[in-house]
Amino acid sequence: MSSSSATSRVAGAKRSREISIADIARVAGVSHTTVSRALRDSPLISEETRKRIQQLALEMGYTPNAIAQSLQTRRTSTIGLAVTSIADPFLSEVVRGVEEVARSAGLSVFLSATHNDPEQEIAVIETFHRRRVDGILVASSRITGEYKQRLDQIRVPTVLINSQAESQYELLHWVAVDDLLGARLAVEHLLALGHRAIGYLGTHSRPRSCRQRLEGYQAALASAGLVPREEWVAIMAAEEASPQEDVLCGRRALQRLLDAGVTAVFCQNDMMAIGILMACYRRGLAVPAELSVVGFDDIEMASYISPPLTTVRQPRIELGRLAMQVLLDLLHEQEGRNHVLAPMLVVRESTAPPPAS
Amino acid sequence: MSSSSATSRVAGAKRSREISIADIARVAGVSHTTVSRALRDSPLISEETRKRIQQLALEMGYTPNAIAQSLQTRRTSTIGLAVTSIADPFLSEVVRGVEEVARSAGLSVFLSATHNDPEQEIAVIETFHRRRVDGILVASSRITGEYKQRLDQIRVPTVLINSQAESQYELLHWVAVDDLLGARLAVEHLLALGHRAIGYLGTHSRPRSCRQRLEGYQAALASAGLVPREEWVAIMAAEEASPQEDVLCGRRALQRLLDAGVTAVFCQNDMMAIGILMACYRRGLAVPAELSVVGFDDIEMASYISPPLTTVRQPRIELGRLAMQVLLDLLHEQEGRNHVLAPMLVVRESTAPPPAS
DNA sequence: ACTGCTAATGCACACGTGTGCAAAACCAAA
DNA sequence: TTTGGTTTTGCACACGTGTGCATTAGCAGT
Repeated sequence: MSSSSATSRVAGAKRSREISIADIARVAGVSHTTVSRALRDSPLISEETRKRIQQLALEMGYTPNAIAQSLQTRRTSTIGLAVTSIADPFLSEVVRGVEEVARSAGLSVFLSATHNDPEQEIAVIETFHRRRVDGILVASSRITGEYKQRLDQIRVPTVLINSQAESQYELLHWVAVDDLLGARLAVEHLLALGHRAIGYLGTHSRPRSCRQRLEGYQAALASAGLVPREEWVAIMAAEEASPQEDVLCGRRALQRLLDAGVTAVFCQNDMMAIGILMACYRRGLAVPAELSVVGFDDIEMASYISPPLTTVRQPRIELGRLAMQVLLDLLHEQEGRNHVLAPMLVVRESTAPPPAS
Repeated sequence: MSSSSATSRVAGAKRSREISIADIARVAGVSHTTVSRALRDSPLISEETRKRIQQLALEMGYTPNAIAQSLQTRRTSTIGLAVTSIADPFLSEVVRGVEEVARSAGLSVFLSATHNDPEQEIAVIETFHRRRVDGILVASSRITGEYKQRLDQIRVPTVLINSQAESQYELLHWVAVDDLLGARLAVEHLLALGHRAIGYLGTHSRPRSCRQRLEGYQAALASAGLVPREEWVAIMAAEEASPQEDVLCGRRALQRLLDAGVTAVFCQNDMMAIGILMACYRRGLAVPAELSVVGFDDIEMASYISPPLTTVRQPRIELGRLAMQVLLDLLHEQEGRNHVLAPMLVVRESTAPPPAS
């Protein structure tokens, strides 16, 4: 990529100090105390001086220093949000929900990526703590029990969203989607269409939802009196939990699943399903005529591709909003409630009865 | 959506004060000054005490208070990033690039959405300023000339990414893709395929890139000795600049463009192109056999849909990285360089020669 | 022991804001 | 005018950290 460039003028004079309440006080001929109170609409200040000071502050272009306020009040009105991947169609909706609620509550959001690496996750949380955020949200956390003790030590209200850690810990709060139910819905849909040889495609990059969805898959088959053959289940090795990686896993897994003789595949997420679809397209396999595919998440893309993907919808924005709401409760010293959200089956065009054969 | 919930134990005892360097000083029997210096590896401190203090800090679980440091040093090591939409496949890649570079430079990122609303954009920037961020990045800014003066007054280094504001302002820095060139590449590709009646589909929600890409479109046609008919150009009314909105615009625009008799459409972005593709699918119009479609941006989705979309690639992550890099330069008192990045044509399967008719 | 020098430490203030408490100003009633 | 009460204001400290400057400790040389 070529890049032309143009030099612009050097940044102006050395940045002069911002004006403070002390400056306003000097001009108004009062103490900084009075200014502070006037700006905060304290009843201790007479109507007249308050008006005068507020007007003056406006004219002088005063912007309160949130840093100084934070130091004094010991509240930063700030939260930290850690996600495994920022450019992820699922997580970015969660982020959106969080930011929406946070902002309307007057909180600013620090965003940081962990790349699905526990060490980076810890580093990010430590940075949040150093900045004295009022609360922390972690999406797809891979936090270990031992670090949870540290989290307990620093005593920052924390809410996990769809945690991927296996160990539970009563001190942490969480919001999650019912993976087991979601998987059952998907598999029961395939069963109802007449499929009997149904495959499951998962990824090690998100171990907990992988396991739970697998259990839901097994439970649904068991309810129908079926026992899944071992080769119907493909769990792919993966690290970074990125969309690209998931698509790749999907593409690579198709052959193995076809060899196992399945007529339908339930995927741990939509991106893996899209990988399957792409691989089908390459080898000229018709979906859903020759193979049915079900995803999980219901990202926007699922309805735009062809065939539009049958999938299990997670309430993505709601997940973010709710997690932030729980955090707000915690910040207001209320007890936190953990939530399990119900997913929902969205039938589109990637599923059909199995081929007659 | 149903939601079951479980009450978890109330948050522990009232949050006790965090330990400070004063606490460490008390335990170590030295002044807080010595502790501060020891932790900062000041040469004024003897090797022995430094080791002792650092060890002690570790044992006591000390985490420096970034707020207090910021107040003292007048640097927060923090930047603000304002985007029109968080859950946007193009912008989320930009955000990713920004966060990546910021984090490796030890800066934390405040993320906020403006919903393509100038007033919200200003509110977000004022909040950033209140928090005394060291710098500000704005993607797809719609900032007006009058507010730029305010930006000048508060003197926070600012870099715009693909600014949508028409008024230039020499004090602001920016990074952008060459819209004109991108449009030319797209249209020249269609011309080379033999198309003569080529439509342009734009949106008012991003006025500047709309205009520039339109100009590129016109220039390319002009070079081929063609003059676009007025009805070949469809500029849709839109407000929020969200992906959903763009898709809708695309779906709604198809009929009009077909009536105008075009054999190919160049779209202002990929989501609009996807809207066109969906509308084609609904009415059974074959792409690219009966209509060629070119997008702009090259979001991930473009390669996953069918037919895979021919489009103009913007270096999305690079745009974010570079903007952050420019901001870093400004923070280090170096002069900022503005950058124009070159886009690149990516030919996939949504374009073909026009039908023989 | 004294001097002079260097290394190590601490005092005191600064950053900008919020607030308890004392002081001042004001006002009404006696 | 004095008293008592209310309203309004300001002093002084706190929040946690960094740093200039003075001070002290340590040490070698005479």
